[in-house]
Amino acid sequence: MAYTDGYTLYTVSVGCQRKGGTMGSEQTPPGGGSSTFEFLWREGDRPRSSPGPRPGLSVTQVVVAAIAIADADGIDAVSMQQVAKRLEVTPMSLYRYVPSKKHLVEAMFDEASGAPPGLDAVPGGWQVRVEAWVTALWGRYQAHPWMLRAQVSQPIGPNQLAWLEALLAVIKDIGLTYEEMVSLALFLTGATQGLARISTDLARAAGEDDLISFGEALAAVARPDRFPTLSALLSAGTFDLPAGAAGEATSTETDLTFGLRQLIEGIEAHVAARAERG
Amino acid sequence: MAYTDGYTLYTVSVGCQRKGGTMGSEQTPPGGGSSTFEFLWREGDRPRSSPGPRPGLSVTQVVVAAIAIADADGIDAVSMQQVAKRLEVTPMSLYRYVPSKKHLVEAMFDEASGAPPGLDAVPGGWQVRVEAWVTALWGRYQAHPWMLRAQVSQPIGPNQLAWLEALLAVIKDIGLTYEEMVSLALFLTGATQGLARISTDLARAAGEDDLISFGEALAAVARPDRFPTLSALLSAGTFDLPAGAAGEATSTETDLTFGLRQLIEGIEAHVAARAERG
DNA sequence: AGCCATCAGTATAGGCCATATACCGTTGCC
DNA sequence: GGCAACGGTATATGGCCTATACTGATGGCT
Repeated sequence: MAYTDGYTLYTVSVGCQRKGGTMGSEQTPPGGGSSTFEFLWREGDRPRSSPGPRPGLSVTQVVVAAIAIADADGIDAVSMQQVAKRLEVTPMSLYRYVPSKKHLVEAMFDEASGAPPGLDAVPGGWQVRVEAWVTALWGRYQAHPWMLRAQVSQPIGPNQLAWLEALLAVIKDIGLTYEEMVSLALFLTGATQGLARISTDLARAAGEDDLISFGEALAAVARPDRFPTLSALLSAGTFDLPAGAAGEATSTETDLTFGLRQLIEGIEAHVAARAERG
Repeated sequence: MAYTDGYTLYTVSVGCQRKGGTMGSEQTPPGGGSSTFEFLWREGDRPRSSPGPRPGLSVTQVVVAAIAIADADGIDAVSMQQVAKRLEVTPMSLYRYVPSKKHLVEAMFDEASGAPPGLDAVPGGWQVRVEAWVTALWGRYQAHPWMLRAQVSQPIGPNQLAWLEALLAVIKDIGLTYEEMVSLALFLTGATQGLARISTDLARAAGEDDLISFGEALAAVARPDRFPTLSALLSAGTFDLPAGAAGEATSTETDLTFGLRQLIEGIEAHVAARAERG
């Protein structure tokens, strides 16, 4: 592996990009120079020493502008035209920085993921750190709900791999096999993401007037003969929200931590039983 | 609640729909007659007794055609034009059956969800049934991977509520509070969905030539100093796939059942401890 | 029997969208 | 100073969703 040493998380990158980039091995992966992978791992500031005018923007600026739009108006509002308008350039000029909109969205996702939390400083055992990791990831999704709707083919960006690494480091020495570590990491990632998605969906429905809330919908159709358990829960007020739209996020977070704690307990029992057997 | 008695899961519906539908209470929910909720719960066959030509299609036919396209070419290939082409009508005629594309997608999701599995016949305790439920849901997502990419605002369709009911019925009497039951149900739904999404993403990457596989990507950038744990796993061959592209789905399913079993074990301990305390 | 409101399907058009292509003008190196 | 590289733009193509206006068929009513 002979990539250049000077790559950076593009969180701090400032320079522009070349068509093929210069990182990576000589034999480019199938798909050629515009693969998402290469784009996400492009090098940061490239010392300019070529003819032509100086670029007026940077990849990061484009990505950040797109994220701002997505934060404000959702992922569907992110179009090349809108991003260009925000940066006060023509739509086509964006293609000097981003190979395609698909690449832009993937870069948005990785950028919005940010750096994982530092878990070494967290006091307590691995259980606490795992929970801290999950909570931090949950926080990212709450800050950028569009991430849960964005079409990202694979988690292979620098930040995403850093998150994975951070979690694996926490559960490295708790008594799991390598395969189990990967299983657990993927499970936690998937569970957090899945539940965050449900959470934001519910919150949006509770917030927007033209959408019916889950409780209302349930009340309209949950007849005891057809949905007995749901009806029982409904009658008991289990779906009544604590306080307005904001309550949705916190209540779903409760669901997440509940499941997480049970999961952790199960893992503890699992590794304890294994240690006992030898 | 005075909805008509004759509503059916539109899986078996055949008739056409009116603008406002006739189900539901008199006071329509906020958003008016074209809310997703009302559309999903529209009644089935409506006995025609009005002037005008007979409809040549049905809502179900439109939804099924759209699903066929999504199954074959992904959710992005589903456009009003493509669906119309498949049904040999003009694009605009679809709007006689479906209020908008958004409604169509929601209907696709519920239709593709299908009826939940019958879990009463499953031998064994609630643990086995929960696992059967999760596996069945997993199977749906594998059969229709586009479901994980579709923009569905809320799980309030007939089939989706039936799935939820089925799960709740299984965990109804195992010793959880109502709140915990909901937490567990949402957690399981979210985890299955989230992991299925990761699974299909990985499988697609492994299958398509223009995408780099996760293992390849990792090998390209996972330097020991920056990603020590990932590097260790990589060296140990943990990311090597068992057999080709199909192996991805099964290996991710292993991740799911691993997490699920730990979760169930934790729940068992949880309710056992509570029963002991009284 | 004949009117007519109703409704299925169509045709057209407007306003978005991503992006291929061709072009202009600027820049730094030789 | 020439020239190749490069940033930014203008234009155009083909796709998308859907509002609007229309045609023609239908069945209940008088």
